Amino acid sequence: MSATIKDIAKKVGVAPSTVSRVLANKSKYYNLETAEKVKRAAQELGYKKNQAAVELVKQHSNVIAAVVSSVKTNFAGEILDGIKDEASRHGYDLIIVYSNSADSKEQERALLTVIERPVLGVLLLSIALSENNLNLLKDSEIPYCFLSMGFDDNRPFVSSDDIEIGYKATKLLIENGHRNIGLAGIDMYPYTGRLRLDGYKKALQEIDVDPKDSWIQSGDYSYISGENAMSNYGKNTELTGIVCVSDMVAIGVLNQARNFGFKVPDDLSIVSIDGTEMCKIVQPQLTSISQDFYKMGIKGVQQITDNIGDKNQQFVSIHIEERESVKFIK
Amino acid sequence: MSATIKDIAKKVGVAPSTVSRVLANKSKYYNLETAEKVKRAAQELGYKKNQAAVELVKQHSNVIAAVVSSVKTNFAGEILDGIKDEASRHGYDLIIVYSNSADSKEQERALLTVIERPVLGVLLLSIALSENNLNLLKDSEIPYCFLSMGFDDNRPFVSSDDIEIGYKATKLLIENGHRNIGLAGIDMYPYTGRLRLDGYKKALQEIDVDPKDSWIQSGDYSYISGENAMSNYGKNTELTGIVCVSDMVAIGVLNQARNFGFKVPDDLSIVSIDGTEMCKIVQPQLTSISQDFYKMGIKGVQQITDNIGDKNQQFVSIHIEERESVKFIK
DNA sequence: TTGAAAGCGCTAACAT
DNA sequence: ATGTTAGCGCTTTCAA
Repeated sequence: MSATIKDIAKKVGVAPSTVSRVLANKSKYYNLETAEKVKRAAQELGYKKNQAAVELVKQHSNVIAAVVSSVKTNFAGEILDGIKDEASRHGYDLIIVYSNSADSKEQERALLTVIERPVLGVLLLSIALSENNLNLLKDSEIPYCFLSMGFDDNRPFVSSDDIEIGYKATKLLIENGHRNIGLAGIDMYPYTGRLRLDGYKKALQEIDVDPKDSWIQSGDYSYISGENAMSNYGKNTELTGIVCVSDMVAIGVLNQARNFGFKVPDDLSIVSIDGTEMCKIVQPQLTSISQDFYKMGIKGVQQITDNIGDKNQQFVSIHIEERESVKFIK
Repeated sequence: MSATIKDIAKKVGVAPSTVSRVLANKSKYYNLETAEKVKRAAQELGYKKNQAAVELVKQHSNVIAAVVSSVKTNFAGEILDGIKDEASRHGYDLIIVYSNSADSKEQERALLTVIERPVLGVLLLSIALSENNLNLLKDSEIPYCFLSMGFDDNRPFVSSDDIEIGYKATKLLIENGHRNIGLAGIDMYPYTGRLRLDGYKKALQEIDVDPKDSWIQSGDYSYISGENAMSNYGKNTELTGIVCVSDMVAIGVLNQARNFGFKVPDDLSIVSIDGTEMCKIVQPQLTSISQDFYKMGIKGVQQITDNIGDKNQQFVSIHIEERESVKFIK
């Protein structure tokens, strides 16, 4: 075992409490000479704080926990960057646990590995928590916040306004002359999906078009969902534009469209939702409704940290990035 | 504060140690009736283990720590999946910390947040540790292992054989009739890059071609490195095939080549290194030398876990995946 | 400015 | 099968 505070105390000839004060930098409470000696001794002995001991006595730590889903969400990185930056600005550490959204047992393990320690708070990155696991989290009395996911109950979250996303994406196509517009990859269970669908319908309603059922293809935000959606539309589709619920879905649609012999955007326009780097590495580059994932991370740590109290359901703004996948028609 | 073992003990009317035994499932050492009562009480009180206390007394935990670099390595997910699966097979938990490879101060924070707790071991996912931080890790006496990165000293690692990667990638092009072959995106500092370069040169040497300096374009495994490399080759390049050191580099090369008016693979062949999903979502799909990242994760936890002792530098096998970006010429 | 002492929640001998 | 006790490494009163 490595050196403890006692070893240092013995070596220097002071009490453990003095060492503790020095190492915790409680200046005013020690003089510089002893401090020097203590620090040197710590150095020499290769002292390393035992956080388990610290947390046990303090009953809290300065670590923030992030729970991410193991499904390949390519925006998780941006959120994490935001969390990390804001956390380190306040001197908090960040630990991440990895959970398969689908498996509630695995989800519980992930959750427990963080809430069994006195973490400052937990941030959930587009994780659909099971009923039980949500209760587990609530009962722990640790502050938490969902990121990139909204809810209709009173759970704290920071996300984009998904109605607005659906609306703006569709509207963008409409403004470019499109009327037969599909919605690809939406998943109906989470609130997010339903909201985007609402936005989509609202925009279409404004120009008096009533979307056929076949225009709305469900999926799970994955590449393959995109391919499937486009396959279902078929090579003779009446659609001239498609709203895709994620960048990966958009790429799936793009490739399958290409397999059908479509040229994008000449034969078919695509607008993607998310706006990650992926949009820029495909050809044509994808026009997108971009979310500010980085800021979600920042606001997330503020929320579990500041105890702002009431304003615990926040939206971050979205913006349109016009690239090359939308064409003006007619 | 939430309920402790003592609260349960009091409620049930037994000693704390009994509660501990029941909750730790040390069967044989308690009878079923008390066990029942204890468990029910724990349930009712919403008891949650305090891991800080457990770790303090046990001086070890069952958590494995993974350090990942915040640069967008798209294969980290696959390694993590391997780690997670193997870890949970043994009942270990996994926590991940996020570190910017470039900033040694940030790297230290990340490292400290895990080695200040009694973790089982730490896995470093393509992290170039600074001298100091490596010593920090060594001094902690916690088992560690580098993943997806080899070294010429005695550090434990599991990675692919990078000479073989460079060699096979180049050889594949040679077998398809190419002689003027570039190497794009290599970074010379880490051992990995030099090794791949060696493999590349070796393959070329076998057919008596001496690569010009301009054929070898350095970079940092990123998309932009790929674009730059191709820009430097120019639209009148003599190259007919290019080995790219990562999928992202390959995509950068692909897009820039397309900007020059090249058709891939008709005018230019590309072989990528890594073989992540990225290879399949671009058109044409990229032929790759694929690494078995998932297995690296598995072997990594075995290594820090088994104390296999000697065999602490392991390779996992690579394989060629022929897709659509290489054309037979002449 | 420093020391002594208590205690955080838990486990692991050792008794019984 | 269960209780008693000591102690993990640290922080924090309280006294000096």
